[in-house]
Amino acid sequence: MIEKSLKNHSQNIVKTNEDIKLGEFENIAGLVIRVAQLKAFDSIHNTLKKGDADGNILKVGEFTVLQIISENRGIRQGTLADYLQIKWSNMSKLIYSLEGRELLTRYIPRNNRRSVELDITDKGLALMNGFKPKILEVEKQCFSMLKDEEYKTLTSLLRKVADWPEE
Amino acid sequence: MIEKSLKNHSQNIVKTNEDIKLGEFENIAGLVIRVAQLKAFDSIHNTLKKGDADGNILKVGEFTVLQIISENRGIRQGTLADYLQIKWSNMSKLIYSLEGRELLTRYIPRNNRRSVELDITDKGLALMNGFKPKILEVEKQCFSMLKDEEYKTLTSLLRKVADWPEE
DNA sequence: TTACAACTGTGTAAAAGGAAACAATTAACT
DNA sequence: AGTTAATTGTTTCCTTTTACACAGTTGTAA
Repeated sequence: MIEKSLKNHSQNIVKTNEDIKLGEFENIAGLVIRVAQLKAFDSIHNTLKKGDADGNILKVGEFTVLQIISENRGIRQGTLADYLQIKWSNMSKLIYSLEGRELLTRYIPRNNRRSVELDITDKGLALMNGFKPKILEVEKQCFSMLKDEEYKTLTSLLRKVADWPEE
Repeated sequence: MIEKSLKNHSQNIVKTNEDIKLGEFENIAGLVIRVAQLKAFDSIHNTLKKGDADGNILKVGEFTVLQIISENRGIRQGTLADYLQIKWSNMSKLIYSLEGRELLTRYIPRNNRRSVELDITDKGLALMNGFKPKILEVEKQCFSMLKDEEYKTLTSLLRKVADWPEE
């Protein structure tokens, strides 16, 4: 009785997609990019929502923000929002929550007191790093149907669409 | 005075993305696919929310559903939900709304009265077709930074991720 | 027949997201 | 200096989306 019944969850059963016609949208990236993204994020979301060993929880957006801050100490809030295509108003709320949990700090620099510079705390770093291997693992699974070369190509093309310069 | 001030909307101004480090996530598709999708859908969303000449409105999901039904007359509700990675419960509400606006019909076949087969109405077809050229136009713009060949490659790879068989 | 699985619907609460007004600071211009 | 404009982030309100638990109906198979 440990295993929960899958009753009423037939939608979760993996089945091969039927032959569905898309007409003029057969080769339209705008549609398929949405579905591909939902599919990938569903796995990542499921992984994150379980929390870590201590029951701490990080949402996908929160993990992402912390990860980027850890690589870009002092990044401005608005810059981060623009980069991730998040509205400033929503980024404010996200940052407020993370600050309240002492996962990051906000610093207002003297040379521009309108802006807010973000830095991750040790606590935030530890939490984020705890999830990192799991995320990387799930990521691998999500795109396991692609060959290494295809995966690299996909990432590269998506970076262009997202307007993220190649390193 | 006709032109509205852009004050407080600096986040809408297109600017080149700064050099942001992603660390181990530099080449991780899971992150960039999200941002790329948001970027593309923002344009599509802006186009659709203006409505057509008569002020009729179609949301992105609604357009998509109508478009696919038009190409797959009689498709089942659950099949459509699975294909688009939408929960059945939410698809119910979406379909309910479209039915109320007489854009599609629900038909319960005699041989399986649990299922619901969908068909688009003339009204739905007309509305959807009215938006179609706009969508295709915006789509073109969204991915205009890609060469034709790159675009085809991207679509093909995304179809694999979404588990949509190639035609 | 009985039990279980498949398919869809409902209702509700939570989360996410957008719009717009607002405030504070800085830059730009006359 | 004084006015205006642009930048940066916050707050509030509202809509949309999503998840989840549950119910109802029909099909299937023991």
